[in-house]
Amino acid sequence: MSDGRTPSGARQSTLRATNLGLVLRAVCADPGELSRAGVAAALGTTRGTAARLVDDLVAGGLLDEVERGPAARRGRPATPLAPGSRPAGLGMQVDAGLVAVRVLDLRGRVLAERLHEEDLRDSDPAAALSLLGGLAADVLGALPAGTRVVGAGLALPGLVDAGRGLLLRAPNLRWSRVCPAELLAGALPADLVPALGNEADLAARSVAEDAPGRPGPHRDFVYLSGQIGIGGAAVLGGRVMTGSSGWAGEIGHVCVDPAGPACPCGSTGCLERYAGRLALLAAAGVPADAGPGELRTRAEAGDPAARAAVDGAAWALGVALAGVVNVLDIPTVVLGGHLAELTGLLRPRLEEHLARRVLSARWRRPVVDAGGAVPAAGATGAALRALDAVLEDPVRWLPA
Amino acid sequence: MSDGRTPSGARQSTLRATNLGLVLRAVCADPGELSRAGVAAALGTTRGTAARLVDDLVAGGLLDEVERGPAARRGRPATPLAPGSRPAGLGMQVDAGLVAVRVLDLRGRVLAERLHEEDLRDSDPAAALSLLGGLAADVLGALPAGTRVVGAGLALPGLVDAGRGLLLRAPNLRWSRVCPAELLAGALPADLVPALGNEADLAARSVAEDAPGRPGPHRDFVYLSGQIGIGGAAVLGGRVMTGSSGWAGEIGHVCVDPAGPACPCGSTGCLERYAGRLALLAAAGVPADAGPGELRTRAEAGDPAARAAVDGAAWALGVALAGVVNVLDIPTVVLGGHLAELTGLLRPRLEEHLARRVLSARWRRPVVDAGGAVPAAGATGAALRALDAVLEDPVRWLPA
DNA sequence: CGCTTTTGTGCTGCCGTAGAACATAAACGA
DNA sequence: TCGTTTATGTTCTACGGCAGCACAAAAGCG
Repeated sequence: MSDGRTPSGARQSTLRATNLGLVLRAVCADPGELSRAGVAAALGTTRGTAARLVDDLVAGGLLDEVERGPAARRGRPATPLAPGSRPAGLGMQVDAGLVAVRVLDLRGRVLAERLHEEDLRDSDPAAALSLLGGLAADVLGALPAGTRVVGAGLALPGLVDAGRGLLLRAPNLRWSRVCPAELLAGALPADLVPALGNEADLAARSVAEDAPGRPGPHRDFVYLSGQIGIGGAAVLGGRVMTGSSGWAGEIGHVCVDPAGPACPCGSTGCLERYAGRLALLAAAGVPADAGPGELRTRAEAGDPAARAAVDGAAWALGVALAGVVNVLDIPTVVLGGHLAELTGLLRPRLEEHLARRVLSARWRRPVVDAGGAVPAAGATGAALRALDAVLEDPVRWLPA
Repeated sequence: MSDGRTPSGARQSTLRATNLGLVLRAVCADPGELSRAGVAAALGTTRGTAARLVDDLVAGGLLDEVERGPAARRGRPATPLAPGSRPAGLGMQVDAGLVAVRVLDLRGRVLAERLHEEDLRDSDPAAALSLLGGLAADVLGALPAGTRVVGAGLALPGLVDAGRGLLLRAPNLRWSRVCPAELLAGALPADLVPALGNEADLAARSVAEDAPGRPGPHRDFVYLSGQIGIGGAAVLGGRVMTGSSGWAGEIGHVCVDPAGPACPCGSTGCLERYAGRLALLAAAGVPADAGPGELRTRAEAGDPAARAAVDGAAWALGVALAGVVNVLDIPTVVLGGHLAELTGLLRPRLEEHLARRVLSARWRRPVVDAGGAVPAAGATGAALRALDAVLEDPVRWLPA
């Protein structure tokens, strides 16, 4: 989504808004580590100015003064600051095998969550979203008193039109043109309309940020979300690249072999046909309901079919990811979903393929890493994105 | 290049710098169309404030007051503003068949240029850069009096380390680890150290912007630069995506068919082997020195070999670009270099392939377009990038 | 010729940050 | 024990920048 807004002139209030945002971000990046003086040092302002900004944010509940530990240094002890504990974001996710709701606060702590596993392939959207709405209502009721939910997000495994609030198409759910906000109406407060997002984009975001404004282990990486299909996202400088309509990251349908098997998407030889969960398990001769854990066990035990399936997937991933890295120059790959569990097995071959096929590998060797093992990463990402509203415009959340 | 700079607090002077930049950009985007009052309207400030900002920029030579045409409307006639005519950027390019130098001013006008065609494959870097230096000295000497060259850029067909000023490798020139600044020393003034950039990135930039700050025909597009190999770049919101090391856009080495022919890069079935200039001409049976014009003539005349070669290239481009569009969600492709000339022939098949292989094609059909026919587009892009310094920090160029 | 309309230019007031002086709260050392 | 040192937090004044308003200037219109 390229922002085509007309730039507006900066005024005094813009200055203040900018600095409030910088202070908030600085504290979020290092919770509990910065005092008013520390903020002043981080921003290069005087202590007087920093103190005034901090005071406003504390008064509005966006920052908290926390208890200080034993004084270590000499002078007057500092008052440590942390992100406020009242603002919270509601993250939701519907996937082929899972419905999840999770609430995060500004410090990235999980205030409440509900996960529900169920096979939703070929399901009725109304029923699934009604289930989700029930979980969400439960979770909202269980929040600590004083919590202020600033926004909501919903992660969906398909093409989303965020502007109009439509899920255009989710192949694995077999849903088309669904409007979740309508089907959720009643379960959520009227002012809490969930922003839709792609599951892989949001899961990638939960890797890029440990908590709102706090950078995760990687800043630049290509994320692969192995659910039933293969979703993906590219993250550069901590920002998920969404493309011009928000449909970026469809790595699962990059062509690995034009002479390969047909894909329901209309193309041939898509990566998903080689490394998707179902394709992978089928190739290994593992029953579909056994899961990647069983595949891993067999491969580590030396089962030839399992090893061949893993090698085939590594090859296909190598071809597709080499293309992505050649185009994007982001030589770090993070594997999520079912692929995360197989990282150890996939890595050697995959890194070898990448080293051979990536033009710049000689100067910077591509690296493959496993993502975290959080169950519904999309829900976490959706909650993080809801909390963006606070970091991007703190003034909106301060009392007039 | 992800910018990891620590954000610094905003002060009053930041406000002014921001607004000076906005005024300058507004005028650059609509040269000759805005007056002081128009600027005020565009930025949403008062006329008083806008006038003060404009006065400073005019005094510093970054804006000019131009003659007004016949008064059409009622009230007091406005004083039209245009980007200053004194600041200029020096753009240079070395390619396998060409050395070019071009100077652009803030309005995007060519103040002077020198092009020199010569086969530089397998050439000596020192000799080629000495040639370039000679042309650059000529051009700088031919500039109108009062011109102020604010920066220089050099477009190179290979992997560049812009930070250290090194060309790491240019396959078609067969150059490795070349430091152009050293080899150019003496030809340019000591304070004019050229910033290195990839040829395709800079050529793409010349498509994205007609003049500094003036958006071109497309804001979001994938650019393909057909020289001897195939370079590429992705542009989103008018900004060229450079990746984490500046090596993004190597579309020529995306794998089209893993079982395809070996490529000197170490991979197999690279796009370049199908749609690169040499591969294309060879497949069509056209002599290498005849060029794509001859190929086009033959294909339009119905020559079967020529048509087959074009169709093969369209197929390969379709496979590679579908992957790129799936990953980036930028469904506009602009063809440059030798491919630009063949756009009419390639488009039908290519768009067909893209429609079939791009997942979101149903909601937004990918489109193929021809880039402009400017000879050394990389040099233009390099000059535009040199002029960025002015748009990004106008204060630096104003008298204290 | 006077009225209307739009542009450009002064002036004052408000706001936010810089800078410096001062108050505060701890550890350190004799 | 008590002054010294050191760092934090607060308060006050000064300065720079924009908003808002009034006014001058330069055209067209009736």
